[in-house]
Amino acid sequence: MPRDRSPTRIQKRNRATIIEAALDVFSQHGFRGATVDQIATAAGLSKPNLLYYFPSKEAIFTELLSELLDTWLAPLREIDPQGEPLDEILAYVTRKLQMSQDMPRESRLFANEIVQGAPRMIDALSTDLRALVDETETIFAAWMDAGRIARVHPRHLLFSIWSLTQHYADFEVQVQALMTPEDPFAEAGAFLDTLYRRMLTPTTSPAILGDA
Amino acid sequence: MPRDRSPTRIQKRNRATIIEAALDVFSQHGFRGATVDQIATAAGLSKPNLLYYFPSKEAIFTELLSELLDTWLAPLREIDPQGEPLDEILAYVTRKLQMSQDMPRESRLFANEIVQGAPRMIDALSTDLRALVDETETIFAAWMDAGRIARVHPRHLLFSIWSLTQHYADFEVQVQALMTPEDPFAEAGAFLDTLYRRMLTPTTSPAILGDA
DNA sequence: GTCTATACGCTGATAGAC
DNA sequence: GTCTATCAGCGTATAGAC
Repeated sequence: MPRDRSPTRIQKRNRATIIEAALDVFSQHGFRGATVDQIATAAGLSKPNLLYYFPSKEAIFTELLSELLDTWLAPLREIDPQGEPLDEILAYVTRKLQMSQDMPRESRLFANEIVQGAPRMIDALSTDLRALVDETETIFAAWMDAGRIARVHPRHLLFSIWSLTQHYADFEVQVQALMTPEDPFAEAGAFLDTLYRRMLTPTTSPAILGDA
Repeated sequence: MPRDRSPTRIQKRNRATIIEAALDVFSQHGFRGATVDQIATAAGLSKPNLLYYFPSKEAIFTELLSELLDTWLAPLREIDPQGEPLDEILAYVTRKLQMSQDMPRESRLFANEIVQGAPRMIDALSTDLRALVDETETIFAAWMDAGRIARVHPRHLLFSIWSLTQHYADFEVQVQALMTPEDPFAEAGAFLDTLYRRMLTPTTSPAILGDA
């Protein structure tokens, strides 16, 4: 294994190629459904050659997951507690929908893993993601307490954003099968914007009352 | 194969047992990830004995899918075009959420299949489900035209209901990992009721104006 | 670093005794 | 109807030549 000093250019490039190919294959078939041969073929390598760069199928998957998790959760970290609440949430929804459009394979990779019980992610979920979600919930709750957005269960609000945006990537074939020529993502953007505006626009304004 | 005249009681019972076991295994691992041996063990049968009742793994899966699809889509058929629009939609949301709670394996079975490109379902999606969705869209659109619910993209409204309700079954491990002791389904019910009330309650009342 | 060859367990499916 | 035995093929992974 080329793990001594610093990896050469070729090593870096090959590892990156493999990871890219693995994303393709794992996101389409899940871990058990994917084969090393498929990944090797997609990467333009022979099977033994691929296993020269990664010790096992499991190792490829683990590496892939850990590389993607940060990227995947980045939009959540960008929510600014100091920003205008509705704008922040709508911007987050937009970013998430954009990711579904630009990175559907990543979305489906996580979807596959979680639907099947997340055996290789449950730790990350319970620690890293859990902490991030707790923070976000605090932000949402503070905005609601201040009356700047309408009150709903903050954690389920977050779940709803994930669910609604990732749906267009994870269930893409279904969406495509049920929509004639239209562009699902453009329509979804408008739909979700309306949805969250109507759900979150405060009906009364305790914040203004409090400020007065 | 016991397919001559009418199946005996034992045959019926065994086939039912196999289908039940197959639901367990397929919903957890997907088609490729599941093994005949796992299904046989779960059904309390030997592998050859299981293959006496079904000719192949593929046949079990196909049978399972076709048995479930009707059940799964039943709530959608229950929407009454003559009913009170908001009530009908809220009742549909409730039924779908209840199904996620009572039949999470069925939900995950479909989720697995669709995320992986629905190779064994794409026909049903494009024909049966497509027709049903077109009907439902017509109903929703009529309600909006009459001003009895607020206007949103009717097809995406339906997608949103599927997405939000099935999320609690399909991503159950994630939801569990991110919620301490609470009952997700009870909270989700209240959350979704609020969401759809706020999104769909008409702000102006063209229907009343029209009636006057 | 990359290849051919291969070990070897697992998987879907069948044969044939009972 | 159910079992044991078995097969061919696929799957992960390794050995060793180049």
